[in-house]
Amino acid sequence: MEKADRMAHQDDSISLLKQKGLNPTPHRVMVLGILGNSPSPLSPQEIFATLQRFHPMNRVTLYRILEVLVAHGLVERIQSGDKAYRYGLNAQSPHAEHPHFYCSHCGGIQCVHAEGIHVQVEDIQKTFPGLIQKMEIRLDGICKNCLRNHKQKKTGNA
Amino acid sequence: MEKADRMAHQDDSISLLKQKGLNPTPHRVMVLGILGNSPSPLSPQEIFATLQRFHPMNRVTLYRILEVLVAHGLVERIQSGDKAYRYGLNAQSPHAEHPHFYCSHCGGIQCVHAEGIHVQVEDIQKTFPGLIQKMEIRLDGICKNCLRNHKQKKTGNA
DNA sequence: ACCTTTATGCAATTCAGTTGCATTATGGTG
DNA sequence: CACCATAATGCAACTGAATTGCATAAAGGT
Ligand SMILES: [Mn+2]
Ligand SMILES: [Mn+2]
Ligand SMILES: [Zn+2]
Ligand SMILES: [Zn+2]
Repeated sequence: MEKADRMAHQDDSISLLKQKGLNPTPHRVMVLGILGNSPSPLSPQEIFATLQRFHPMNRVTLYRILEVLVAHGLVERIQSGDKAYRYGLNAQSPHAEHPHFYCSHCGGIQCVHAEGIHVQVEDIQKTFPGLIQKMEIRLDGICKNCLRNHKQKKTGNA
Repeated sequence: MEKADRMAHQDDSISLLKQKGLNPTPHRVMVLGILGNSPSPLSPQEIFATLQRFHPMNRVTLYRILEVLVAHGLVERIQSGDKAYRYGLNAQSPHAEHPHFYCSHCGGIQCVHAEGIHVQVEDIQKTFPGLIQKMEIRLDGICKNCLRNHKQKKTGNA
């Protein structure tokens, strides 16, 4: 991401934060900007690495910012196939939920927008005695890139 | 679980292990027995606590046993809403997959067998460029018990 | 300016899980 | 049985992600 692009999105992040009554500190704006600019959810590590390039920040501060963003519904935290959470901009509209694909080879995450998934949480709620607040669907496997690399190795290509 | 009950299921565990060509060691039999006797997936901590009562075992050994059971398809490892995995007997029949409910208050896990969920992984696979090997659906919320306890507190009951 | 609240930094800690290596069982062979 | 190879277990140390406690700095209101 170029600096100009980041600047272009900066105002969006600021107004998002203000909407939620959150102080739009430079750190928060940066984190929100990085998430808003990514096509797929990111791990704290990935966010931290990006930050280091142009806006160094303490590790703990990042965790705390993510925490507050999630608490205020700006950011969604999902679980991947490994031990690190992934964070992405929250799709505002309810029911815009979608599955995420986790590549067990490279650890990458991808959003999956597909037909073939119809989950009526309301129907489940009718018979389930607890209170359902959220749903997560995760697909595990090998991503396109890793599949290709694997094939290359087999056929002896460098 | 009473000792007699455990004995009753011991043979099942042994034959399961043998079917997979695994040495039915006492430790493995115990772990498989505990999982087979639980209505819902358990965390390594929970399994370990149960083990301690009548069959002490090193922590690492438990992890390694779970690993080998998962690798051979006897046990399923799922992710919960927290940072510990949960392990349960694998439902042999394909497509017997079902969602799991995670209570964010007590950390308990429940299997959810419900209509209202129709996920055609095959359909997704048609358009998704990677290889999909597994799917996990998790519902997060507050379980029946925690809801009740919460209400009791509000109404001032001891 | 003064004080209170909020945000950030830093060090230490927790927690689940993993790794390396020593030790103990198990199993097969002659 | 003695011998050796392999598999299983135990123990200690380590890792990686996240959290906690407390100190410092910034922001905001009066
Ligand atoms: Mn997504
Ligand atoms: Mn289940
Ligand atoms: Zn991959
Ligand atoms: Zn609960």
